[in-house]
Amino acid sequence: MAMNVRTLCLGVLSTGEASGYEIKKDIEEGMFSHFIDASFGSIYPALTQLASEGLLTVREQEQTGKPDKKVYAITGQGRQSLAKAIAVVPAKDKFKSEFLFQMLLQQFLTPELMVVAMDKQLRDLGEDLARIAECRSAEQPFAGASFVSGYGEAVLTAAVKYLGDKRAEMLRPVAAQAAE
Amino acid sequence: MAMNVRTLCLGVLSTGEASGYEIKKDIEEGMFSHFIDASFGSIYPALTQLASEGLLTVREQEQTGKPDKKVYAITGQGRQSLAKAIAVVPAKDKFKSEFLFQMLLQQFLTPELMVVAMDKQLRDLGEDLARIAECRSAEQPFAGASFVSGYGEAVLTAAVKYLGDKRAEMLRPVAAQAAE
DNA sequence: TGATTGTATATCAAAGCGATATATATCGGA
DNA sequence: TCCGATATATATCGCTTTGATATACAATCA
Repeated sequence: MAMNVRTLCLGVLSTGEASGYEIKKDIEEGMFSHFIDASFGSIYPALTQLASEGLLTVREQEQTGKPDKKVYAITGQGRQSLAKAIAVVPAKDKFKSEFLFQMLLQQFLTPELMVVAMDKQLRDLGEDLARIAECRSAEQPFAGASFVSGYGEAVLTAAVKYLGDKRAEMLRPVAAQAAE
Repeated sequence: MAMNVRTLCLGVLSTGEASGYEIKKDIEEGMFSHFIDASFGSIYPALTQLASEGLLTVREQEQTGKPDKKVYAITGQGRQSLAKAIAVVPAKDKFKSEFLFQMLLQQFLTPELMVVAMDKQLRDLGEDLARIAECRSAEQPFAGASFVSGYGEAVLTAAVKYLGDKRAEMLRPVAAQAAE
């Protein structure tokens, strides 16, 4: 699939117009945040390019109390392009974890740092779960929102459970030792 | 954490010498495959750079029946550098999924393509689980191998269960309709 | 008044991916 | 026997993307 920032922008704009800044926020806080990333450095050039190709329209909008913004809207051609881009067998998921890298090479770590890393990971997982819950309670314009939320919750909950158990396991002998 | 290809190469080489080609295979098939990626295009330059900085040593090795190879080994300075690089609070996990992108935008997809995508995803998850099982049965030089394997299994198993259930849910009405 | 935060766009060096090129050797099939 | 496929091995390069930085305006708060 041509799953690049271009396709991502078309996907976000498929439910309504938005500026580059708003698209970034959507990707960070909304449904897309659970399985995708994109920075301003790729979003702004993508929007300019898509507009020049007729897949988007631009409209300069003045605002009071805020800087002006460029509002982008998807065109019929843009919808076609989006449909074509996602109508393929998806590529394999990509997962990158510094946390697991650390855990694998724990021989280079102090026990204290391991606990710090595990706590950080548990916090991150908790925040992700909270974000999904928030998305669930908000109105969702996407047909597959419930499916994606459920998938994320299943995976994150399993990770939290595993990590929580391991953390307790790791700290139990320490507590017993301290109680002597 | 300076978790780039440089650090990754140092990590792989921390348990023994290897060539660039072997490092790639390690990353693809071994423990690291569950949470990291790296291509030749980044590995070879990284190794050259690390060797020029004294973090690795190189040795040209002739082989019969195979092309010659450059065998890299970590130095004391390299070990120090690795320890320093991982002794920080890890960055947040990154997860990228074309599959979930498709599922979210299912309004642009045919039901047939959705089933194809789900089957592909289930196959991918199954392959990942099989790879972990393989790593488990092999001798592991890393202290945290069992922890990482367990984490991966917990997460992947949860994903398989969720997806399997959803797939059945989706196909049940179709089967009932066909039986009429 | 100055610092911080939020909204908004833009640019750029550095990192990394994915594809391609090159070379050697084995092995199975036509 | 020759051809194609596969495996081992290194290297390079265009393209995408990240992450940092710059710029600018308004609000808010100390």
